[in-house]
Amino acid sequence: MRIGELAQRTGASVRSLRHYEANGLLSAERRSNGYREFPDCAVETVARIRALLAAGLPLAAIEQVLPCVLNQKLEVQTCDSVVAVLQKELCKLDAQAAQVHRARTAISAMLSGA
DNA sequence: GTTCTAACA
DNA sequence: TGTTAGTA
Repeated sequence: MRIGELAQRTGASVRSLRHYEANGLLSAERRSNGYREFPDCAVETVARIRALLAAGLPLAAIEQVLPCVLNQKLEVQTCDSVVAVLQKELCKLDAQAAQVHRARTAISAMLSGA
């Protein structure tokens, strides 16, 4: 199917679909006129991508875990590569949390002293 | 009319 | 991301 139909069937914008394809999250063939031709399974793939985006994962991480994400419920097939990516994301989040904690501690101290 | 790329608000 | 320009 062409990109317009995929957009209708998934609720994602044409712009987003091109973006996903450009980042390797979606594969599409090219017709002689340059139009992308998506396989039927792309509908399910987009659903998985959107579920992962909703979960807060960046596109770069999604690209890596997508092959092992089984469905829209984000149930994953246990793959070493996926575990590694998820652990890395968890590590990043922990680092961000620590930063947030330091900032709020400093700000709280300033407010209590004022 | 639909899609493509590239670029800008 | 949305949108717009200029094409094919």
